[in-house]
Amino acid sequence: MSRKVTIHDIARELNTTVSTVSRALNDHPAISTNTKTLVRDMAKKLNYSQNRLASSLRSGKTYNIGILIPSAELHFFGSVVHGIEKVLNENGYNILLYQSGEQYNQEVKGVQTFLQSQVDGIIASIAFETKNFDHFLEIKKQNKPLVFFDRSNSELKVPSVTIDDYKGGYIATEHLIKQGYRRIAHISAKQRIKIFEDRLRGYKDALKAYGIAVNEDLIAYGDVSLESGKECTALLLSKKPDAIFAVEDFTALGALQKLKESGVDVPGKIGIIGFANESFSQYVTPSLSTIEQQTIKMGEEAARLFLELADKEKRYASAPNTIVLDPILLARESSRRKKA
Amino acid sequence: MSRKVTIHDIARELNTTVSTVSRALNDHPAISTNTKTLVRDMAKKLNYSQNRLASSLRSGKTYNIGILIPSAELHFFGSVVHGIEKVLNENGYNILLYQSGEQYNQEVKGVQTFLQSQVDGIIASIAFETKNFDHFLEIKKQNKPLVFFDRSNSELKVPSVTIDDYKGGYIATEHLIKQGYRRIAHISAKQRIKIFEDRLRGYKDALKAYGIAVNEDLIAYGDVSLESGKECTALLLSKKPDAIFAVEDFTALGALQKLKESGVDVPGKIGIIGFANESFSQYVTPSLSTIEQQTIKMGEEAARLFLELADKEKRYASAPNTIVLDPILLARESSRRKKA
DNA sequence: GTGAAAGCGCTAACAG
DNA sequence: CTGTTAGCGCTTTCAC
Repeated sequence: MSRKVTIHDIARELNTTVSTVSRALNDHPAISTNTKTLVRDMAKKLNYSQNRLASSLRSGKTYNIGILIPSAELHFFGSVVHGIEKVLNENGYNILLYQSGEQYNQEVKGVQTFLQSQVDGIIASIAFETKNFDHFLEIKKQNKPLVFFDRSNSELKVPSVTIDDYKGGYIATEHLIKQGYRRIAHISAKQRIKIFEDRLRGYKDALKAYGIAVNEDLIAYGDVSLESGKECTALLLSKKPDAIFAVEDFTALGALQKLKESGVDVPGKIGIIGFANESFSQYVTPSLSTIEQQTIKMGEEAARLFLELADKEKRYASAPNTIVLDPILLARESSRRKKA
Repeated sequence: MSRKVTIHDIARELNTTVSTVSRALNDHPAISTNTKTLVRDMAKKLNYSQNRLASSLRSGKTYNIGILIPSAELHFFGSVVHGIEKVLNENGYNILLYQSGEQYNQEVKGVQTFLQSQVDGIIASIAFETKNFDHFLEIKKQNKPLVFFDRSNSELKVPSVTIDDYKGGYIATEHLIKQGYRRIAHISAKQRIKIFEDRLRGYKDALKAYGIAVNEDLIAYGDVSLESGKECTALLLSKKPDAIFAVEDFTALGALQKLKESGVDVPGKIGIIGFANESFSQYVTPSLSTIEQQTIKMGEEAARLFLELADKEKRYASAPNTIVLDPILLARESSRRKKA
């Protein structure tokens, strides 16, 4: 194996010094165009490739940024990562990826690894399990850009991009009301997670706003899964709901399947709406009404927040910039009531 | 901002030298247990965090490996990345992620970035657009581990993990035959991509194996999308097929929707099977029979191939280790013919 | 078992 | 416009 070619080699060939070569390669203004072309041609000729480790070690900038997600297996996160990478890449940054698997310990390890790798910033979505936030505070302490997406924590005063889950719950419920449904049930989540609680609040407030009393009997608490959707629906059936707003699409799908098994007409007898617009939602029968979360946009906005933060000197001095994306109602067949 | 604490700080506090500290931190055998605890305690006390750039620059190992995929937006790749990251992370490696967006130029840029970042290896899935493979050869030339998954190129003689698309096409078709279907159509892809061609070959061979003549009229060429599935199905309908094997699930879904619109009973009149087991496939009505590709396992195997390669001295001397995963038939409702 | 010293490949004052 | 010099923070011979 031939030794790696460095700027020293280029300098030697050209009878100049490494500083000139370095500057030429970095398009420094104080270098003559002639020297630049000379250096670049020689670099190409020698098949030179910069060692970013050395460059970063010296300059203090890596142009790497860490992305911490619960799991790449979930389409939601893959989609957000896609959006982030696209924007960041256009701005010369590269991505280090770490999965927490929803585990606190893994999340901490991820942050430490990123910090040791001297990333220029971190974009993260907090694991369900996480109750202690010292690892995130450490990032702030090092004055490195930190941005949260989807799962944030307002006490940390960190920029974030989330969607308005409250509004999502509200418009989902409102849509059902406008379709003429009145006994609207909600399948929520047992876990005390902010996004689920917000959707629940939105549900309740929409009912109130339209003069419908909130009936706790019509609220079931599942564990965010298709199976749980089926079980909760079975329980709810005795309460005679005429519509179900499920906390997310898998739960909604479970509800849909249970109703079909029970011979209940959807949306004629009971309407259904979910949340998240999973990839299957538009393809099931009847197609599932749901709330779109704008995942790619979320990623793009998170990346922009990062870039903004990276430019600022006093990063965490003022109140953090928090972007709240609007949820979008996708009214499909499962909640479209036939004209009475 | 307080200056970063380095091993010099630890050495000074302990009245020793950086070499001792470095060795202690790296659990070098020639350091007394006593010194090790002393050093570690001090490191903790000073809130020391290793600078991996410096370590890597000196040692020549980064423990970073580059993953190059077409797009994180596609669930297939997110899932494979999940499998890769899990295994690699357990072995002390971290992941740099790059998306080619199916574009040759981006792919080349990704490889260059990885190389500049001095990654310890690269795991990649080739972009559709790529016809020139010099960037991959450069990785081999630098004697760095390179592993392909799903989309490989046998001429490059690089270890890979793929699934047996030929066999997938074969068992899908065989399944339809065993269900009693005889005029089995196939919706293939216009693009001359190996995986699609393999599925087509499998289809043809299965027919022949069961004494059914291949009828080119029953083969349509679409562009791998739901819409295309609908169009091709509309065309095929005049040829009176009694079953359709679609090149992948979106196409199969298009076929399914078209048939439902046309009032054709599935699977009674026409059976359908797809390929890929997309997340929606089990949830559509009727549930879609398909071929499972074992995505997470693919990622795990790719990671293992990498680890294996990383251990070898003469990496590309012998024939590359190519793992071919078995496709798994998922016989669901869309191809289950009622007993005649 | 520990220390001294060199240097990985690059950037960035400071000079000139 | 170009050269000299001094490191970035760490690992790793080679001594002792």
